Amino acid sequence: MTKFNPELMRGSLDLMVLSVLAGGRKYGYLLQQELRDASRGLVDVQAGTLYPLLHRLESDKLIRCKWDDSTGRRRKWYELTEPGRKRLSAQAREWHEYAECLRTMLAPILGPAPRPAT
Amino acid sequence: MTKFNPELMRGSLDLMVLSVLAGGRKYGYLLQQELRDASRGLVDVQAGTLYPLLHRLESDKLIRCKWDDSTGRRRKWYELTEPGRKRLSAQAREWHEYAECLRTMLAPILGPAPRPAT
DNA sequence: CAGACATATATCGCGTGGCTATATATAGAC
DNA sequence: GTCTATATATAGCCACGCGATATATGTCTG
Repeated sequence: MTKFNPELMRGSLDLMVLSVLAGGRKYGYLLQQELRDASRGLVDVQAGTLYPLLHRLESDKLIRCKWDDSTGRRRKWYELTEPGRKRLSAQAREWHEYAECLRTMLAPILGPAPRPAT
Repeated sequence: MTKFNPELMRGSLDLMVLSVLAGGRKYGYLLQQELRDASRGLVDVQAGTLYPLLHRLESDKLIRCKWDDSTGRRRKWYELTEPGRKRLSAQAREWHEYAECLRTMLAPILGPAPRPAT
């Protein structure tokens, strides 16, 4: 996990994984790369973080998986379940609300919001 | 901690505390209330979370404290140190960058950004 | 062919930090 | 006198990201 303090990610890493999976079925290693690309290299989730996270999401029935050994490369493909889709949208909304809340509180430090057309 | 998933706060709760302290010296109980008010009730940090957090910030020299028993009410007043001020601004910038990053990644889920004038 | 490297998944133990529960003590209200 | 709000503190629990480590295979290079 480069760039950002790992504690910052707690609680939103699963959200990021779900959001990448919303783009279609992926296997872990690919997901790791797409996560890195989608964040322009800022979020580089380690294998020791990602795989246990996927196992958690699976045991929570938010994603499901299927092995595919047919290509020689042993890969475990994950996809969102319906509950997973619901969780993604709920968690995204929660995060957004939290971010807006914090943004407001930090406004004096970050400087007046760059929001409107000014 | 109401409303939000506690894991969401990890890594930004200390940031919120520092930002409230940027508004002047406070004691713990007051800080708790101001944090609740500043977040319109969304962030209600519990005593068992707040006091250990203040102790951590103090041992990291980001805040300093002074007891004041003169009013009958035994109160421990905290204020930002210079390193604390620097940490606040650095951490605020880091959080902002992270939030922008996540916002971008979640854009397809949250719906096209309500940012520009359209 | 041998060795190196990227691909691909898995698990263990560690540290951090928010939570609940609990404890203590005083001021003010009734 | 009792109850509530004020005010601080600590112990133990649990979740989870991390680094380290293990394993196995495809691919490239000399």
